[in-house]
This record gives sequence, structure tokens and C-alpha cells, in this order.
Amino acid sequence: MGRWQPGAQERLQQAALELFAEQGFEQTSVAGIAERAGVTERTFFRHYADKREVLFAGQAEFQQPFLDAIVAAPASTSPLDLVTAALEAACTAFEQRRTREQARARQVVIDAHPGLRERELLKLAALSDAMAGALNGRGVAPLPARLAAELAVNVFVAAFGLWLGAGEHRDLVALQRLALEQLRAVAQGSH
Amino acid sequence: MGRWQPGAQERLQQAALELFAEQGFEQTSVAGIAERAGVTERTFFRHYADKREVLFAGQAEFQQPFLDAIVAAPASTSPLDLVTAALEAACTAFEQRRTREQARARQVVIDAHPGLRERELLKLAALSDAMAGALNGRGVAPLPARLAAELAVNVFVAAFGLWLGAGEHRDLVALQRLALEQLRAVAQGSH
DNA sequence: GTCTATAGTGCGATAGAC
DNA sequence: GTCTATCGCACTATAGAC
Repeated sequence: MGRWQPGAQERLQQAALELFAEQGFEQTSVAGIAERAGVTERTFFRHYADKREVLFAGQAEFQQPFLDAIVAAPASTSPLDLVTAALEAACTAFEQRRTREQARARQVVIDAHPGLRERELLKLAALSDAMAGALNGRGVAPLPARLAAELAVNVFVAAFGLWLGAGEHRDLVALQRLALEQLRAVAQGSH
Repeated sequence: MGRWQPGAQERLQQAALELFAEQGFEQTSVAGIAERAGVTERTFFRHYADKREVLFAGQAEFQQPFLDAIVAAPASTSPLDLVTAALEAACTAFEQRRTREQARARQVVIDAHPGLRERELLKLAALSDAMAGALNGRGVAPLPARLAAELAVNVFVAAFGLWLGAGEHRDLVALQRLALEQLRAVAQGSH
């Protein structure tokens, strides 16, 4: 065994989530996270550009299913059908990787601190941009691509919020279909 | 006349925008901003919670027209009509306070730095939350209220982006109507 | 208005895998 | 030898405490 244990990133993420939950984000220092993970402060900053970023690792894996579904969809599919396919594929992938309880614990920490909320919004904006790019690649014009991508992110976020709700038992796919239907009704002008 | 010149906030905002544009956000220190504005570093932090916040003053004035329009709309108006009224009222108010050139200069600075983009997204999320609250007050259920509010913000942001485009001559109201129509077409499933 | 903790950076040294 | 992960130290600036 070498001078360092493997899995520094996972230990740092775990330590950070625990400490943020126990003491709050502000009250937790990077030194404290590094100590619990058994590395130095400097190592933390090698893996994460800043203190908030440790909660948002794995962005690429998160958004890949959305993009793959758009690329793989049959030809002459409407923008709405493309993002619907992306939503279905992505939430299936998501539910396989994270339990509802894990997601809830993480969300409690994020919602407790505006700085973390900010970062979360930036990651969602990055997802939206990536989806808009993929839609562009499928021949969708820039403006509708952008609007469809934002629509998809809104549906995902709304459904995700419901999914985390206390006592909620429906799965993410069902809640996403519900949110999409509601959004279509709103856009149509229903009361 | 007192021992300090009035308008410290305006001078700080102006100095910050100039320095961020000249040297970049990271390369500009709060000390430098304070110096150009003729106040101490401490005074900067009395007015703005952090370095980024100086570019986002006046959030309350920005979102008030959106909220007022929702509150003032006639009874039994659909969520879509409520947010449409909000968009029309708000962009009229906005165009009266800021010139296209001012907005462009500010946006160049924001787009050049992810940290500023983050803060912008947080402010837009705050606007969305406020609008969802106002829609709630008009009897719209939580989920459609949220989706309608997000829809409105997306339309505003998309139209705003077009409005800032080089050589763009149409006004914000017209671009907003265009974006809303495109979004409705997307939600309807058009190609 | 001053003092201080800590976030975050730059650079060089070191330990191991290959 | 190269490549990558880690450490250690010095340093600045932000932001909050007193």
C-alpha cells in the first residue's frame, strides 16, 4: 500500500456532505473536510476548484443521458419529442444511481445556503446549454432549441422537487410526465 | 455639505463596472473599486454583501413591475395571461431605465465570469420565486404557478439576449412576443 | 476603523505507478 | 526515465468579527 489511500475524491465528497449537514456550510472549513478525509487542504483544491464544487462532482455523468437521448432519437422528431425523450432517459438513469434519501440529504444542505443554490443553478444552466447545443445538432433552430432546453430543465427540476417531498411515493418518471402535462396546459392558456 | 460626497453607491457601481470591463473581475480588487469611488474598502462591504453583488443592485425595482402586473390583472385570468401581462409591463419599465448600450456593457462583464453568471441566475431564480408567489396569491396552484413563473423568466431572458444582439433593432416587447410564441409552439409539439 | 480567519493560488519537492 | 497524485509553504484578498 502506498503513501496515500485510494478514493480521495469520494472521501472528500462524503466528508463534506456530512460536515455541511452537521455544522452548516459556512461553519465548515476546507481544512476540516480535508482532515476528515485524511488528506491535506491543498489536495482538496486540486480536486475541486472551490469549496462549493465538492457537492457538484459528476456533472458530466449527470447530463450525458439527456444528451445521448437527443442524439439517438429518430429523425424528424419535434423539439418537444426530443426533450421528452431526454427527460425519460435521464430520470431513469438518475434513479438508478441515487436513492431518494441520498438526494434529499444533499438537497437540504444546498437549500440551506444561497451560495450552494447559486452553484446548483449554474450547473442546471450548463445542462440547458448542452441540451440546446444537442438540439441544434438535430437541426433545431437556436431560439426554439434554447427554449425547449429550458423547458426540459424546468420540468426536470419541478418533478425532482416533488419527488423529494415528504411522503411522496411516485417515481420520477411519473412526476416528470405530470409536470410536463401541467406546463403544456399553462403554455396553452388553460385555467 | 458633509465630510463625504453623496452617491457613494452609484459611484461604487460605476467604478466596479468600469474596472471589471477594463481589467476583468478577478483582477479587480475591492480596494481598487473603493479607491476609484473615493471611499474605503469597508464602505464597499457596508453597501454590498460581496464583490459580485455590486453589479446586481436594484433587484427589488427590477422585479416590482412583474409582480404589480400580476396583482393588478383582471379576475379569472389564466396563468399564461397573468405572466404575459407581467412580461409586457416589466419590459416597458426596463427599457425606460436602461439603454441597450448600458445593458450590453454590463452583460459583457457578466458573461465573462462564471461567478457573475451564477449570481445572475440566483437573481433570476428569486424573480421566478416571487412571481410564483404572486400567482399563488391569484389562486394559481403551486405547481402551475411555479411552471408559469419559470416560463415567464425564460421568455424574458431569451428576449433580452436577442435584444442585446449586435445590430438588433426591434424593441424588447416585440422580441418577448416572438419568444413567447416560439415557446408556445415548442410546447405544442410543432416542428 | 482595525484585526483576523480562511478561501484560494503559485511553486517546488516528493512518492509512487508505469 | 515520465506521469500523476500528494504535500508544504508562502502569499493575497475576501469577508466577517470586534
